[in-house]
Amino acid sequence: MSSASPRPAPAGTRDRLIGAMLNALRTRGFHGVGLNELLVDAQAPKGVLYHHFPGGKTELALASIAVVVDQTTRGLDKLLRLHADPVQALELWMAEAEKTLAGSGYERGCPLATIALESTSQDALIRDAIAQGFTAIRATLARALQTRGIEPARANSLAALIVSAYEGALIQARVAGSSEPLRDTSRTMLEIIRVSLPSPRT
Amino acid sequence: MSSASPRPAPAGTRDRLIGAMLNALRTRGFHGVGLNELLVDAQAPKGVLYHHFPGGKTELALASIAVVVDQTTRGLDKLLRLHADPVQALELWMAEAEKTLAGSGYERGCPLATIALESTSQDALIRDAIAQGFTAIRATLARALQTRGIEPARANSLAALIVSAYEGALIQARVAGSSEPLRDTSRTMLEIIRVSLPSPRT
Amino acid sequence: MSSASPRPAPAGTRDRLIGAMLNALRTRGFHGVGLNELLVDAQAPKGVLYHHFPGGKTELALASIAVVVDQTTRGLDKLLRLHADPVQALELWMAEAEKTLAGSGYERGCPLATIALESTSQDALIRDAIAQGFTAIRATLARALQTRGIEPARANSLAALIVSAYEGALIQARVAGSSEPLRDTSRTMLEIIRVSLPSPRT
Amino acid sequence: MSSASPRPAPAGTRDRLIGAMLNALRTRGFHGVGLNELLVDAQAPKGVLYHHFPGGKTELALASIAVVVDQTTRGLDKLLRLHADPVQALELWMAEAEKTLAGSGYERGCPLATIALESTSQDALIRDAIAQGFTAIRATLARALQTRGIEPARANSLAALIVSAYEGALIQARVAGSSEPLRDTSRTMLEIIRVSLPSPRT
DNA sequence: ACGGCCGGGACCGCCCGTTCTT
DNA sequence: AAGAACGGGCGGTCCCGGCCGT
Repeated sequence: MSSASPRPAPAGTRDRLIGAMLNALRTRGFHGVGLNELLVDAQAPKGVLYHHFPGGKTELALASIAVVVDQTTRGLDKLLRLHADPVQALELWMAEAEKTLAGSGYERGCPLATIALESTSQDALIRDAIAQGFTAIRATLARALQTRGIEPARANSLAALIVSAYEGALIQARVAGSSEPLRDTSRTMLEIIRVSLPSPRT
Repeated sequence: MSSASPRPAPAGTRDRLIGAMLNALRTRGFHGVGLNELLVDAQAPKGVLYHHFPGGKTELALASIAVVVDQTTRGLDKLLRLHADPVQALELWMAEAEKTLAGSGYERGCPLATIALESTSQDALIRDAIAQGFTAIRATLARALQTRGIEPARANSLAALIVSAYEGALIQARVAGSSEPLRDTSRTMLEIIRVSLPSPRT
Repeated sequence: MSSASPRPAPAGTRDRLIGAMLNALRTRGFHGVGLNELLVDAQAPKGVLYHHFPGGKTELALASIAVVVDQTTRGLDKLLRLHADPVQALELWMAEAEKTLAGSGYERGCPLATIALESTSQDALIRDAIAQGFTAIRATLARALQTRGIEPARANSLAALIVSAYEGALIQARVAGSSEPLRDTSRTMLEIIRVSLPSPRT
Repeated sequence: MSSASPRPAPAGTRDRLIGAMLNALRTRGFHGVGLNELLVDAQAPKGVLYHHFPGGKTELALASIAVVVDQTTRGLDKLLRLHADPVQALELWMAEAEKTLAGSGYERGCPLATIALESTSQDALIRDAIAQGFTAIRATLARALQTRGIEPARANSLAALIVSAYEGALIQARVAGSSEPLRDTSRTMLEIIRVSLPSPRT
């Protein structure tokens, strides 16, 4: 699935910086990480950051948000295309998140949620980027649900619930150092979503 | 006790510090706020912080977490006692959160979630405090659901889902600057929870 | 006077910082000196600067300007009081400046001129401080000239010329590494000022 | 020479860089301006600066000093040739400086004075260039005065005074945001110089 | 109990100069 | 000869914590 090693790519410096920022956002948050730390992680000197991201830390965060939103919507799309049953696709999605979280010693959560909670209305650029990101993810989910015969308004509401449960469950599991809250949330939500779906019969 | 003292309210200093920290956690996060800012906000001199909280910023955060967990569980308990229908109680609870969030210009979210996402496994004290806080809130919900005839395991799972949806919805609403994701989440979750409950009267 | 203090340093930290800034302004200019350099020179840690001068480097410069203006006007006043002939007093004043400059290897010029030329209209606080400083010095000179029977308007103009010649001569002497331009300027100016004064009335 | 070349004015790049540096020296000083700023101002890419000026910022400053000294001596020469009365020529010279200063909102002063005050004895190249510049300007003035029958030694001294008054007056006018100190200096100096000159014709 | 002051460390931003590819 | 990327180092600001004096 995911390729070989944790740091295989001699990918461009720019990408390494984004990777380091994403890792930071997942684990410590925007304000909790220093640029020096980031640069050591990305094996990049200081000047190069300012070259690729003239806006500094904030612009790097914006680029990182764009990347993770893209990854998430693509991943969801793929799962939903591969599985006729949307509930099954979502089950796999949540299981994947659990695997990532647990595999990192309950450190790597969702970067969007972290920066969302640290941002202020003054950080307009960041706020907008995250808001659009969540909107895009909800839209991806809603589109898939509509395909299965759910009416648009309800599909949107279900999408909001799914994203909420996903983010909230990650928070609880992270601090608990246990997958239980995440699994409980996932199972219960999907179970009661299933009964509210139109029967998949032809 | 509070007899004749030179300053009008010396006893409130500790509480004002906690209030300022909670406000900070709700809006900018633990690392996003400086101690000086906090002290100005609480109108307290520097020395007094280390008098009340020898552990510094961290200890103040711990005390703040304890306060907010206490407030939350008490609030939930009260609502669940006042309303025979737990779904109705939860509806009011979510509506209250929405009111607080919207009333503050979508700035004041949940302090627990924010510090949870900023903390690392190294911040053991904070992690434990938040983990216990979430556990206490889930327990409060589960207890109430059991009272309504739901079996323990399912009550626990439902509690996890409720907390997840609550936290996740607050995140989305905050960055969207709109109550819609919060209301969508709340309505949809409660709707499908209701059908999964045993009928209140035979 | 000042009682026994825990730190042996005779001058307060604040004063040492101002002294270091003045030395920097005299020799390298505002932008040419780093704060670290300043702090080493003043034997002060970094935090203490921000304590005494919350406005940072700029506020320290402002305080330094105030000090040097005060010193200059006091020095001029004293010389002009001690000598009945104002030209003689000015001669001593210029000689003193030459001595300071030459004694420092032609490094220590006038801090006011340096920061004046480096400041922009955006640095309103600094500009105002220097402008007021020059005005005060001109006023000191003009007052003394009026006392000797020169009419106010001419006294003001002469004061402007004296200050101009003083500053311009220091610049030339500094880069020349020689007192010649300074002495030439001083001698010629005072010579022709003398003939334009009313006869000191034998 | 400037035959068919791909870019419209490739030869002007060097001059634009010098112009940008001169503007910077006039307004903010050598250390107050960044290279990037300069390059944006001159609409030149980074590499071209080190092509034309391998010595970097310092060499660019040296070239700029040479240009401005050349302009100044030529301008003075021209004025002194056009006017039989040297005092009248100097009056026009000072009036021109006033016009430039006032016309720029009291921002554009003399680049020589600015970099002179920022330079240290370590900046030998710059110091020498400025020293030679001032010497050249004084020589231009002294030569003209000798032509009018003033003996060499006195001509040199008067030249030093004129340059001093010019530079010092510009400083005061700049920070005052007013031409008054400049006009006062100019008028008073020329007035008393005139009486000390030999009468042009008996 | 309070608060002025101290102490450096680390923050992010930006610097100037060079190298390497187009 | 144009310019993108690199390379660290220093810029000023502000941090959190604690030590003494009141």
